[in-house]
Amino acid sequence: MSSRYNHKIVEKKWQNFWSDKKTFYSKIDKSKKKFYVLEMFPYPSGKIHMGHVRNYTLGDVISRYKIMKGYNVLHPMGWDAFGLPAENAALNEKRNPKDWTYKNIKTMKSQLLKMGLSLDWTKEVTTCHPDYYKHEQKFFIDMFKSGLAYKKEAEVNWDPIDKTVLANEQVIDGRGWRSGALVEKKKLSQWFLKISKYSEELLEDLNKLKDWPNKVKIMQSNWIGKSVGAEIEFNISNQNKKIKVFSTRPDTIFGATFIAISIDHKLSKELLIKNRDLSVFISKCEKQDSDKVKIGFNTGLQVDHPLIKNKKIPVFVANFILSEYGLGAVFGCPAHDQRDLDFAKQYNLEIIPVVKPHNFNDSEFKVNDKAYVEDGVLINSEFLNGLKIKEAKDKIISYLEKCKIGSKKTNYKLRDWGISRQRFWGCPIPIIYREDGEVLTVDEKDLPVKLPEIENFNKNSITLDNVSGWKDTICKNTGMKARRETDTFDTFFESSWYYFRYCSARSNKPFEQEDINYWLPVDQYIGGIEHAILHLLYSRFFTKALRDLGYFKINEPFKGLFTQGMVTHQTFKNNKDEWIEPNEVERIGSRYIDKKNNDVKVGKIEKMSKSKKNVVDPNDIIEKYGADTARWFMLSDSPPERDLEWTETGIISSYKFINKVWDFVNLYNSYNILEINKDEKIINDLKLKINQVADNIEKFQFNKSVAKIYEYVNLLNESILKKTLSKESFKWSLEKLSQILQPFTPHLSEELWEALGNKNACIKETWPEQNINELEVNYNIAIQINGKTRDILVTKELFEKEIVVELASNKDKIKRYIEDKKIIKIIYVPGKILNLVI
RNA sequence: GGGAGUAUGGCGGAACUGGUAGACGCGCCGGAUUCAAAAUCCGGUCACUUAGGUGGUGUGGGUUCGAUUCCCUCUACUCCUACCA
Repeated sequence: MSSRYNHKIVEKKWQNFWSDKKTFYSKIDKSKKKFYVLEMFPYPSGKIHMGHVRNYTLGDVISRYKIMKGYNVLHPMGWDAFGLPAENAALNEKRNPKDWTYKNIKTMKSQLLKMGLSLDWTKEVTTCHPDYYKHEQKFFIDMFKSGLAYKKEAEVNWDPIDKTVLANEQVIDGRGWRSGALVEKKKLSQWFLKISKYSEELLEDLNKLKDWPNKVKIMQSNWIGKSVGAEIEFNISNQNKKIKVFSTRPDTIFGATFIAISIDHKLSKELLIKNRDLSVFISKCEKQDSDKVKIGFNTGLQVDHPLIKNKKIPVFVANFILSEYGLGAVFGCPAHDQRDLDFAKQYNLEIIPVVKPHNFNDSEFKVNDKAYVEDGVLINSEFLNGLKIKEAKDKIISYLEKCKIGSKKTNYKLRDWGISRQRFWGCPIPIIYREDGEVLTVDEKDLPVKLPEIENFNKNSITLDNVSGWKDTICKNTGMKARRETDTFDTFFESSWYYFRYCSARSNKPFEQEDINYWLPVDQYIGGIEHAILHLLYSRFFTKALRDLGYFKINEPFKGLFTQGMVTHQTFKNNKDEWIEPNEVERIGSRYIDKKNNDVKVGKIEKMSKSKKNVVDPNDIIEKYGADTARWFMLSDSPPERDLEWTETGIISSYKFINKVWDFVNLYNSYNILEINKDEKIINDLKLKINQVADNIEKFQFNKSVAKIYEYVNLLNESILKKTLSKESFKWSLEKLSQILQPFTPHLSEELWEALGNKNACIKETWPEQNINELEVNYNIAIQINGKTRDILVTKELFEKEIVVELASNKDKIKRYIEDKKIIKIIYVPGKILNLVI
């Protein structure tokens, strides 16, 4: 046996072992409890980065731990393979995005294999493969037929030089990323999914997600943005027309002093025809969209206040009214809404307070620069006067309903999901437009609609639309000419159902009932917080939509969610204010210098990014120190949900730890203490640590598990130095160490396990849970005088109060404090503290 | 503007339900080993101190026998979101 630990040989050996023995291949086994652990699948951008390493290490700890706890674990991996970078690379390198993508997948897969992850690669899924995307084309057809998918006009970013639609990330400071042209807004007919139909369910079911971070649930809840209010009709004076508005504050209706409608409200469009000034105003609004200055256009129209006789209020078209929310029209109550107040002051509109704070007299209360939005009492509001806001709301709504001029109404911010992308490297939308104007879905037997295989990418943009010949087709039923839809799906479409596909990855059907019923939902999903809203909300929606289309009966896809922190690193700048890489920086004392001996500015600790040049390549780290070292470092110190700062000293100390553990083998081989009489205490203490490691894994606090393993190792080391451990117990301790290390540093674990003479793999062992009732626990009772700890009493049992007081009083130190003083009060918390108040 | 969160040694972080603040790791200091260095090993490491103690968890207050933990005030930072009526 080699006495030195060679991570390259050892890690390769066990990776081959797991692969040869198919250790992590999963099959349905109804005799076991299942556990589905999943990390968010990667986009194959080229090579893995530290964020991936952290993500997959966290998942692997859970996976291996659950395996050892006897669960039947599913832990798959795949590729989110459609997307813009492949198109960019295609243009830059003049090659097919498919080749580029598959090349990256190959590279990244080999890197993942080197991490020693417990993945089931037989379930690998690649979303750009027709065998994957044909199923989502079918989903889309079902959605179309059931009315969940529909077409409507929507704005896109248009590059007038490259004559292409740009994704948001291709617009930099309002200009096209390649051409530099000013980007224009253009309206196109595009596909949408009716996620808004599920607003209430998506909101309501958040309550069921007990194992999700609160933060994420709050973010989704805000995004869905439910608000309850009323719709109210205003008659336009002297006309037989109405304007309907939505308000969450119908209680302030008596303070309404104007009506504001959006620039593309139906009424605005009507007025526009005859009013040139209005059209000038509207085009002005369209240009300065991000501007927060509120401007309005007085239409000259007035409406009758529905509750105050003979009161007329003006109608404005205003830039701050959203056309997509509510009814695109509001009544303005300047006294109780800051936006309305800003607007009213600018156009000299009336400000009538209708709610006053509780501690004011009616006549004293005035609104000046700040709208009053707190709770209070209604004033100037006829029959609402004296009521609190909540009461006034209820009363006014029932009044409006009685008079048939309004009704209670719930609104949601959540808007339908626009899934059309005018791109090339995405899943084609299976629709054809026949020459007579009919919109038809592609026949199921003709799926998949495959992407064209083209080699020539010498243009400035690639989209399906400009691939010659691809879109021309015929309607098979009629023989009429037809044109294919050239939009592709948003790539969130693929990631909305991949976790279902994993469990039936090679099936001809999208998934098998039996697999879904057994494996879903995902028990533990792990990924970055950046997906808190879109990906996770779309996936939840997709699950509910597929359920309603009859695919299965699952309501929620992810039972448990964990959002990990980022991997960060120190940044550096040289004397020309350029970012420089950490490996070009040297530290001498408190000074940092570059290779030319110039001073280097130490910047903030930031997320690793190429632009700031503070990236550490996992490949280099694994090569140099090994996967176990990288994994151990990822798990040490930083709690998984917080940011982790990558440091050179940190990785080195992890490396030292790996080697230190291995050195125990050498120590063991030359160890010759045979007597076992001094063992009991140390074994007892080690057993306590083993359980603490598991407790912390269960709580997702791996940094604390790591600390407990250090304590285990320190205890072991100490007793070996003191020779209080027998050889037999030494062996036992190392075997247990192998087992508790398995989730964290699996290669080291197996190597150590084997070196101790074991034939079967350590991953096949049961987690060494200790029966806590058989373990001896020492109680350290803090003896306090007036709440200050003065001494520690160590006992082996939980004694009665009287006994502890007696034991404590006999201690010299305590005696000195008590002396002749009288003990007024005794507080005893069994096993923890004894407080004597004198 | 709205929402969420964080604050503990030189650093990352522990501290259960209100019960010994600083576990564990890094760094630093001292020592052993070595021709020497690296590596390794051992010991120390919150501050002050009259060596008995005293102070100490962003600020100021409160509740309590006892507060990093609960309540109120203020400050700083981070993230999300943004004219959502």
